Amino acid sequence: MSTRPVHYWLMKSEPDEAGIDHLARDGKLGWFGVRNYQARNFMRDQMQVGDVVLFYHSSCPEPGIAGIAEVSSSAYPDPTQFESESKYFDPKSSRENPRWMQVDVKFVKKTRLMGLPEMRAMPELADMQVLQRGNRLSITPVSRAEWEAISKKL
DNA sequence: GCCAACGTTGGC
DNA sequence: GCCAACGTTGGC
Repeated sequence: MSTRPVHYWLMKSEPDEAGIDHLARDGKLGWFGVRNYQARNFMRDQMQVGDVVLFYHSSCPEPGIAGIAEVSSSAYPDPTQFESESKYFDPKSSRENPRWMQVDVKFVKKTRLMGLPEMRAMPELADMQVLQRGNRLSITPVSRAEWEAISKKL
């Protein structure tokens, strides 16, 4: 039995950019492009290798949970912040003092799509952060109870 | 395409 | 440090 605490996360990705099928094909994905301090801090300060990730499709016809992934690296500087031709370029960041971090995530499995309306209808998820009004964070913590309620139905 | 909600920026 | 203006997210 592991003594390492495992955290659960929900991470949003646009399926046009990187959906669960991309991850299934490649096995692994660098989670670059996060440009929000709260989301960065979650990756930098709280994520650990082995943490469980609910892979969520956003900005698409059917938003919802589409699969499971696992954190496979600790946080390291996101290289796209230094690439002047990248849309994620940040002129205020430097290699000496990088502003943005990423983690790597590996494929665990594809699930049926648990859509947003279904999630909203589950009483166990009433307090889930991603479902709160006005939420825009691309990375949010998921409680163990929320994880259990969701995984039971996937 | 609309728009609510939120984060960031920059003038003062 | 305040806050208006602006940009972005993301569901619909």
